[in-house]
Amino acid sequence: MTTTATRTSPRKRKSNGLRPQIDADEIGLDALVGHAGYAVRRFQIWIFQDFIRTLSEVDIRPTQYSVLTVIGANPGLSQMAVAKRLGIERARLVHLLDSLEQRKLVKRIKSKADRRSHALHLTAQGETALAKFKRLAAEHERHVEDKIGKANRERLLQILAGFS
Amino acid sequence: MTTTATRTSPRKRKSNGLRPQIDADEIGLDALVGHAGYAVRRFQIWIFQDFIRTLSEVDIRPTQYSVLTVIGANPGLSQMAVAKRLGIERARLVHLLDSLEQRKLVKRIKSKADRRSHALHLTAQGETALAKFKRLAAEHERHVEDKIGKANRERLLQILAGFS
DNA sequence: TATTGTTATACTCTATAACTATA
DNA sequence: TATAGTTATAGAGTATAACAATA
Repeated sequence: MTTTATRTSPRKRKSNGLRPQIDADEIGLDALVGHAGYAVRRFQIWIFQDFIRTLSEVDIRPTQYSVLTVIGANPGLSQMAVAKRLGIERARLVHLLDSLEQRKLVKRIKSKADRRSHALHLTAQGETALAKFKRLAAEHERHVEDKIGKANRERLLQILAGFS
Repeated sequence: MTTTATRTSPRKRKSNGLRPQIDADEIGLDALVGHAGYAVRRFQIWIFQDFIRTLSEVDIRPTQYSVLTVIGANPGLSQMAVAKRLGIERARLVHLLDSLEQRKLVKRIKSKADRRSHALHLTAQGETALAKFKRLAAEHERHVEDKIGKANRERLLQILAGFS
């Protein structure tokens, strides 16, 4: 156990005199490098930031996009069904839908079969909007390709297919 | 545009009579399937939950582990340096360190070179504790291997190496 | 003037619990 | 009694802004 670390340290140009004053790129991550979770978290943050930036003109965030997409592909679903499918808390989905309903993208229709539940549908406006969101999301996806490479992106999707 | 979706739908045993009442596994994800971000997010949630569960006996969460690991490998770092390296807001790091300092794992030492900044060190107790955390984190990492396979985990680390 | 650590505020997200109206 | 949707609360986590001490 030494007191000064940074294993490979090239000991760069020092600004003042004594003590570390290490630049960010000189700092070793140690055990973190071997953890899939760390890399995955950093990557996920990058992806979400790019998604938000790419869809900023339409003000749609990843979770909102996932809700719209699932409702679009499965009209008539209940809130519980959407929440379960996407791993969102049903309490949280209420607020997400409030916002999407205010924006006239989604409507809640009282189910006749079970009067406790709502059947979720896109509005006509929601359908056309979603088509645009999908085009922008595809653009975001190309940014991912540019970042890690086309082949790597596909390998990644294969490896993680079980988690969708 | 049909009103009932779920493309491949095997049309399972229905409970009552009319309308969807679709099971979670019958719900199609549509465009989401092609998005790396969606798979990565779901995987990251799974990883963090397993990490938290595996380290629950020592009550250490992923971010706390990353802070301890970086300080352990680079004693004397300032808070700014740690925050930058890990991509944590410096305001947030303050609270993280407050908690780790209360638990006697970390100490802040006033720097003589720059009296604005604190040099961060593990306590003796922090050193031994971190060794245990690392053993548990390695156990968690084996859970990841069990989940996606040893080769896939390594491929993943290679693909995402640039994000550490 | 700029930077370090700090405090504070706001908004997102997760995790619960409890309430209501139905079933 | 159980479930769907709702409301409310508490804790992480992210994003800012502002302040004091120091550079």
